[in-house]
Amino acid sequence: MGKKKETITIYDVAREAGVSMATVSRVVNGNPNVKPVTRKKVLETIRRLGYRPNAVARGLASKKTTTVGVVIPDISSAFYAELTRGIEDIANMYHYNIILCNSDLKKNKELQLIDALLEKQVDGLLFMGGEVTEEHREVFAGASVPVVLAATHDEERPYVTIDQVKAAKDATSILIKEGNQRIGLIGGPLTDAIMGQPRYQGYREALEESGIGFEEELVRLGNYRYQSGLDAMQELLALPEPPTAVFAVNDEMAVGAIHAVQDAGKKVPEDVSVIGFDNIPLASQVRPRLSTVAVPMYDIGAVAMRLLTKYMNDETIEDNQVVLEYRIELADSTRLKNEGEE
Amino acid sequence: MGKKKETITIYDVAREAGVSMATVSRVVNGNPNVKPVTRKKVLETIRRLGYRPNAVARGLASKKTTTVGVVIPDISSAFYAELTRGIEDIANMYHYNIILCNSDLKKNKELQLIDALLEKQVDGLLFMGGEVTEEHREVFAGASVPVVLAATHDEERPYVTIDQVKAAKDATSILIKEGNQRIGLIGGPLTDAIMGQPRYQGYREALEESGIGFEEELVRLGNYRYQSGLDAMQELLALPEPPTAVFAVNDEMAVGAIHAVQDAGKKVPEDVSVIGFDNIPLASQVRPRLSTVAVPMYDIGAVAMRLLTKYMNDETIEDNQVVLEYRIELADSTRLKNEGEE
DNA sequence: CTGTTAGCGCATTCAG
DNA sequence: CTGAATGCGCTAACAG
Repeated sequence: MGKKKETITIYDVAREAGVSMATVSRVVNGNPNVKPVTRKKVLETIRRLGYRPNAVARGLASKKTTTVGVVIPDISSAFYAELTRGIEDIANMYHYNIILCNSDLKKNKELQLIDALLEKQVDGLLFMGGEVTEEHREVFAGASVPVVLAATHDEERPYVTIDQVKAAKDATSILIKEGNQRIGLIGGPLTDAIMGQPRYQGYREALEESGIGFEEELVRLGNYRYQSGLDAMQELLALPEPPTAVFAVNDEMAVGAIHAVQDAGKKVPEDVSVIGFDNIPLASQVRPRLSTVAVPMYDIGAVAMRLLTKYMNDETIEDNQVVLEYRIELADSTRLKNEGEE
Repeated sequence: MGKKKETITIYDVAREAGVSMATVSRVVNGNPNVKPVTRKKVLETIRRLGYRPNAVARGLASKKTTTVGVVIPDISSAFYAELTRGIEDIANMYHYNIILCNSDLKKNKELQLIDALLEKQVDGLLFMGGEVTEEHREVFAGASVPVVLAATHDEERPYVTIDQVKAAKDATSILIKEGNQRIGLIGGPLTDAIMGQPRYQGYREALEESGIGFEEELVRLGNYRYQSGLDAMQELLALPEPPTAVFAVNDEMAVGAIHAVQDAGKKVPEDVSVIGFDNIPLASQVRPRLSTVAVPMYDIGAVAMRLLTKYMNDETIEDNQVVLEYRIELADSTRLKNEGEE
């Protein structure tokens, strides 16, 4: 494996076919300015020699690599995996490949990855991640290729995302409409400007505007993982006056919360309603099925990638900061059903 | 966004620093044969000019791209997402980037993707997918770079995987040890030579060797998804003499099966034991927690990538066909506990 | 320790 | 419609 066949180049094809490199280049690139007869002849010797164009050489000569860089927090997360699928499908459709990098939300790693991607001369960059800091802005501004943010937001850049605050507010409102007076929050880190902060804010605004009011004691912060949701719920249940409903800012924690309730011998949604966020497959693979904010993960990726292709092809862009719609998906972990649509 | 700064090259740096291109190239590549003083001088003007090496040009000149191609069925599947994370982590550790492509298990798409990846001059290829056909073998053999299979198997190629048949047999044996006489199978397509077929075979062998015997009527085939597992289980429960235990060949279907049992008013594992396969996060995020075959997904990816780096660096390779160990993870969907370890 | 010289394989003017 | 010439930005001998 890995034998070094003598590499056969465009020059070899030209010689064998009795034409010039330029002509071979033309047929390879589908340039119409080639007489059908010679095209056929070239195509035939290409096949005969088993010629395979070298995209690196082409990239150097044409200054286009038909490759885009994708920086993502963690591909093993259901949320980002689905988003990435949307990206890759559209990329593939437009004949781009994606170089995928996991950042684990670490700023320095993000910065370093972006740099490496730019060195590789990607034609564009799709960035998903934590906060866009001043340093990010500098790197983006210094890039000579377009950068689009997905599931992230920064006024200086094109982006595709949803209205996190509003969605969190809507989710909380469902619980309010159910008549709950004590509504808990299982949040993410408030230092997380992308999800943690805005979803917390939406929760808080909903409670304050409803007159129920915000209570610090009903708030627990987790790390978005199942176990942390379970732990948080246990704490909330141990309160002198436990909540009768809980908004968990992502589905994994919400499911953890459901199980904590069940472990305590209580029922969801009869004793405690639970609503999640994201609508990853897990949401519909547990019992009771989880009510949640359905984020169009695939579409965020797909639309972001499509936007990026527009930049790369210098198409005219009508809207470069896209806020996608979400739905509130009411299943069996809340008492309210079939309403409260977006 | 996308302004074209005048690109600054190694030549500019050389001129500004008063040295030759070669020297600049040396410091950029960490070649020790440079006097510290000149190194410092070069480094300084690199910073001053904001020089960024062009990896495409480097790739053309050096015939190395430090990029590997990864062909995967579907990144949005929990199984492959985790596997990919293992790949990317090791790739990153060895300073490689990965170009990720989804094949949806379609042979023609796989072949086409492999070809595109080779055009891009990847230094190696990691292939995950369905069956390795004769056509695959030809393409792999024609590649001038190493190819490693992950979670797939073909005697002609290096690979990293687990023993699917044995694992399926072990899983089934658990159910036999529990004393079940009627043990159902929720399998994958038998045309799937990678998972569907061997897991079916393991199930069958276990039953036949135990003396219980194989019964066609206890077998249902799904498509690895939750709903198909649920449907399959409903059919099994409708049998005149329904099974008291079921082996589902992946976790999603197993969870679907659990819910079908519960929907029928029966309990898991009291009325029906269920064991799954893979051990994706879902397995421990449902109640009862799913007993399952714990496949080291991350490790398969990581080891495969490491093996690939060995090929790419011409390291000596002791073992190029690696069969990783799995565990049987007994949780709450089976009656047997804490035993049956690998 | 440093500079010179050739390409790497291809796209792209510019002629014809 | 086709060919010749040039260079993309860099690495890699080879000298010195």
